[in-house]
Amino acid sequence: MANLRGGDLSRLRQLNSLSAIRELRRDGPLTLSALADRTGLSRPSTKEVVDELAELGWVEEVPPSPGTMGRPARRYRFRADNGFLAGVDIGAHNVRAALSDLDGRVLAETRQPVEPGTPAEQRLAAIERAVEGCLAMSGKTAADLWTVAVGTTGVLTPEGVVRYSAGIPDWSGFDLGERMRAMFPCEVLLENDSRLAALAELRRGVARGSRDVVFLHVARRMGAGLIIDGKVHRGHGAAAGEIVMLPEARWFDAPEHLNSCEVVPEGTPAEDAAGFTLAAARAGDPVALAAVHRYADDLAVGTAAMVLLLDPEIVVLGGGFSRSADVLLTPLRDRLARVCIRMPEVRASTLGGECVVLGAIEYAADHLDRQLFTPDSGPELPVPLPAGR
Amino acid sequence: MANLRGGDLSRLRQLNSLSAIRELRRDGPLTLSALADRTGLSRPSTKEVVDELAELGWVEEVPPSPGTMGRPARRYRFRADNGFLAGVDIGAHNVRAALSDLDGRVLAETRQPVEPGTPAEQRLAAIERAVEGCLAMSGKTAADLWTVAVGTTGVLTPEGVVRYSAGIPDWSGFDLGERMRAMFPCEVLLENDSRLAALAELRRGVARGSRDVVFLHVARRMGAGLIIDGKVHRGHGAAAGEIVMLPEARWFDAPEHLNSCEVVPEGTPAEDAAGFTLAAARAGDPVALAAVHRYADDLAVGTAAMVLLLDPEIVVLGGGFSRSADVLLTPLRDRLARVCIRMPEVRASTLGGECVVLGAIEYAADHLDRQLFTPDSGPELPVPLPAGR
DNA sequence: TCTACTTTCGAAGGAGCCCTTCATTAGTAG
DNA sequence: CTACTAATGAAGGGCTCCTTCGAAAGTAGA
Repeated sequence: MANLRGGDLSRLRQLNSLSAIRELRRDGPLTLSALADRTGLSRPSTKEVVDELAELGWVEEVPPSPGTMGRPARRYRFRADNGFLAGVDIGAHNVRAALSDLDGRVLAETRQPVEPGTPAEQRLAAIERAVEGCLAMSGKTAADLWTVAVGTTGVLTPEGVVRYSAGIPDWSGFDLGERMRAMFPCEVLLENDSRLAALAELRRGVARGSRDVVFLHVARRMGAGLIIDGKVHRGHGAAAGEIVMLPEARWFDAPEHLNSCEVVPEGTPAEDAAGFTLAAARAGDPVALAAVHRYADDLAVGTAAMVLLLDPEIVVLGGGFSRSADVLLTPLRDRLARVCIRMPEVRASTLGGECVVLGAIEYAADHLDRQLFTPDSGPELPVPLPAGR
Repeated sequence: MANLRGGDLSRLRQLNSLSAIRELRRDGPLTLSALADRTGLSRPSTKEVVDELAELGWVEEVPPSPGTMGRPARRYRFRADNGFLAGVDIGAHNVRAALSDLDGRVLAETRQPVEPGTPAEQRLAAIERAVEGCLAMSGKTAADLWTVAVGTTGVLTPEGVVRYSAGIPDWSGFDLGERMRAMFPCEVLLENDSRLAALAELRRGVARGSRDVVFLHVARRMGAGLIIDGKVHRGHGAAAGEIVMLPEARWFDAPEHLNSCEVVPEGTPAEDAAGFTLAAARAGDPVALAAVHRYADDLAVGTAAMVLLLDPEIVVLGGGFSRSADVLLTPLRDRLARVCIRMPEVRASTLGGECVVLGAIEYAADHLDRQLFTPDSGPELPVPLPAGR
């Protein structure tokens, strides 16, 4: 509503140009006629728009597709390789990065192992290595980056300072935003990792096509990310989704049921304990099953709070434990069905460990979209192409 | 983003016409020059747009304002009296209605007392009387209505069937949507009452200017309404906000602390009991204060779940008990501060009993806005004026 | 190889919308 | 009554889009 303004004729041209860009981005190379159909413009006008976009570098002609009737149509594509996006996932045990083109097609991925106790400065170095690795693998440089989106465990302030992090001890109070902006010569976006994972599920995972999604990050630490009305919900202080902090929601201590189960062998490292319990439950061990059910009981309380409040279409079970979704989903569904007014779909994530990185890429791509398609802010269409080209 | 499309020149005119309508609606009568400034158009173009709108009946010339320098400027206003909106609040004890013009200015309000046990058919008759009363008071007829927005206690399906209602026994399963559409010869919108109250607070109450709002309906029955990103959040099945159904959130039985306090005189009707406790607490009675604190304890649990999940700017305390906000706000704030990561503002509603009706009016006005300002749906600008005129 | 058919291309002519400019008009101030 | 102010209304011009048409560049079939 607010982005609806009239203006002079150049504005109409701008709208039509953006319309053309959007269609070309969405559906790959298109002929002029196809593009004219989609934009609603006449063919001659479409031609003019495309010529202008080609001159600006946004669009490029590709060879006509052979084997069609009639005179071969010229085809055009969006130059998604004009710039590149990076996604970063700062976890307690891994730092991951991915590089994509402007359409979000992933070109490279890297992983740098770290420890929860790794000092912040070394963690920063790992971030830089992870991104540099992606750039090197793809033959790009930092100058080719348009946007870097960073996801991290913990709660951030809107400005990008780590407000609180249970998973990384010396992360709290760290001004991640400042350091990331110093590290990359382009725009930097910061978000909570669960929210980015939720976005990844919305765009590339099991939540595709939904408007309202609850994403459960189910692992040694619990978290949640919300998609509301198709958008990541941050909250006014960027602290949304932290139901784990409410004792009555029974999330904080829930993983203990799995960690302290007696099927876990003596001397198992803390991070592996839950895996034993889940594996034993899958094999039918009654003690392990009981622990898993106690876990599901607690998981369901906080989840039910979210479902009752938001009435989402789908609840996505993600995070490390989602590999054991087969033993978790049924008890979780049972318990939710008891209290929920309208039972949502409950499904396990299929994206795996790259979830957050993919979400970061999507987040960066969204940012570009917003810049392009929000008329009253961001770059006007004759946008100066970044230095890299 | 989706409502951003180019098109031919008439589309530009449409955008500029809508822009003019919006400015005229927002800021009352405007001169041509003032309107040109706001829309960004030149004066001659603005004139043409306004002439067209005047011909269609959307806009009307008013006498120039005297006492200005220079040649007097012609002034125009949006004809908000082209059509009318009605808001209805179906409660357990009252049916309220209000009538407003297209700008949401309230012209008349009525109230019809009912009982929780009033049969559905009689409740419907009360609704009709309430609306007819408003129309009669304003000298209008049902044909003048463009939109009726109805708020009711209970959970609705997206189609308008009452899914569940704790406050009105025979309301469950009732096809309210069908009956309302049969009653009024115009568009009918249905919503939950707490959500409409939240909208009223957002537009006319203490939550003005916020993007994310949690509205607490605090009365003999508890409810909640959420505003997310400036919009009423319904959820996929129109069942959002029903945290009261979760036992762990401790909302369902919370009012019992106030009802069963020993300061309540014997034989007090159930609906008045809590009032005694709250009054006694305000007077300093220690027993009543203890009951109020137990109540606040429970209220805070469900509220904290909402605040942690959504991180709103403001929590609005509304509903019948909000008259006693002076004894409730402080304990509620204290308890929230203990668990919340970022403490929101917590304030009492100031709108009183008309809250839901006003929210319904706003909801109907929003609907009109959406129709007008969403280019790809709703009436194109040369909209046929309704039969009434 | 040639012809018929299909589809696109490119140019020309025309209409709609907006802009700027400027002389004119209708008030107020002194 | 005159000077000043600000809006009015008409004229002329530019940009963007549309429709229409003959020409062009392929495929399919004889």
